[in-house]
Amino acid sequence: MQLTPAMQAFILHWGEMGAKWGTNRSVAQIHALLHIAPEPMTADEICETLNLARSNVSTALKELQGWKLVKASRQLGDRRDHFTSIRDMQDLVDTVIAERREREFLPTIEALRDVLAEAETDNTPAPVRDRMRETLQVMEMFDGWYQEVSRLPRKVQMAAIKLGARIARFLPGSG
Amino acid sequence: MQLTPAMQAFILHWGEMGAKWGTNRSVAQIHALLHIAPEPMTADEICETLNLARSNVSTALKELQGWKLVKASRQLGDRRDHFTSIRDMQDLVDTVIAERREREFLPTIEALRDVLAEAETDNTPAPVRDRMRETLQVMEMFDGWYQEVSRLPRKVQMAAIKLGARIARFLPGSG
DNA sequence: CTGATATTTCTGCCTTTACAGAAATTAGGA
DNA sequence: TCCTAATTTCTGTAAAGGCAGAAATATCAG
Repeated sequence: MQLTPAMQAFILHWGEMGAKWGTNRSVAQIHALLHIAPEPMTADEICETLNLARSNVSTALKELQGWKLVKASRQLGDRRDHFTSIRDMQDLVDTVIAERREREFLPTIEALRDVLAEAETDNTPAPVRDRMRETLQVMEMFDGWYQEVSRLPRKVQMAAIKLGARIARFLPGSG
Repeated sequence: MQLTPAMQAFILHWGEMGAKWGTNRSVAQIHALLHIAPEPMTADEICETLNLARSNVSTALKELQGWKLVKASRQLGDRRDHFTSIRDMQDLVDTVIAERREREFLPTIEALRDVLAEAETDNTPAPVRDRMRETLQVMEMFDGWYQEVSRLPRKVQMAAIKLGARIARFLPGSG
């Protein structure tokens, strides 16, 4: 696959973003490439397009599949895997949020509950316990909100976003 | 400052979280400590509480101040800085979002606009251009929504969250 | 201005992470 | 079964990041 300068810039920038958000650069670059690629690509095509080692691409693709951002598919008469990224931007955002919640947010909430239980018995000062409890409560509040909003049909979500913005315009500022 | 086991667990976990989200471990640990500390702490107190090098603490505090998560204050008759974290959880969340938007999200949108402009002239395939444009549009949509919601008074935001959750409960699932 | 304390910047070591190439494994065709 | 292509796992090396201690700078009291 031939990369135009614009495509290169896109992939490079996406890679930097990824690095700032916890994934490594190659993973993010491969994701960027598949994100804009009109057709599924094989691992080898990705290799030569981005000048990455085959092994590296293999690992990255596995990670992307773990995040459910990329799927492998087969074509008749071809034994290679062909990889595609999620095509819909909304689905992409949803997936990232859902995955991060699952593997980072929920375990943190869980850990906080344990910490709080322990804090009852190890004479942690009361004000500290209170701060911890408040922290947990806010996280639980956000998670409850997320859980319910995520169940809504996509169209309702979009309508709510637009409505939210509209309401905001009519109210006095400062937030 | 004496750390109970619960406090240690809290700080350690917070540190790991931070590492997964792009800050380094020490920065996140210091933030966790200040987050639960009932009183402002000096750099030296932080040092010995967490067993970190003085220099390291200094750098981390500077970074935390850059993120506007921590403030330095002085006390009469004491020439040392005393550091406090944002005390309100909501403010904390707001600040993190606002800062990440400022230094990562907005620059990305900017870069995407440039990429799109370039894509017009360097014969990037039309489907690729379209994907890029869609990507930009979704990001702009979210940003617009954020900008307006963030202007709302805190109480209205909270009411909206609770309302959103309530509506969700009355609508059919899948989303 | 001098001395003492607080704080930041600089330097080098060490750990962690990323990656290319080699070896191993899996799957398909004859 | 054997051979070949595709893919993954293993291993050593290179690069990056984190951090302690040293040196430099700033701040204040006398």
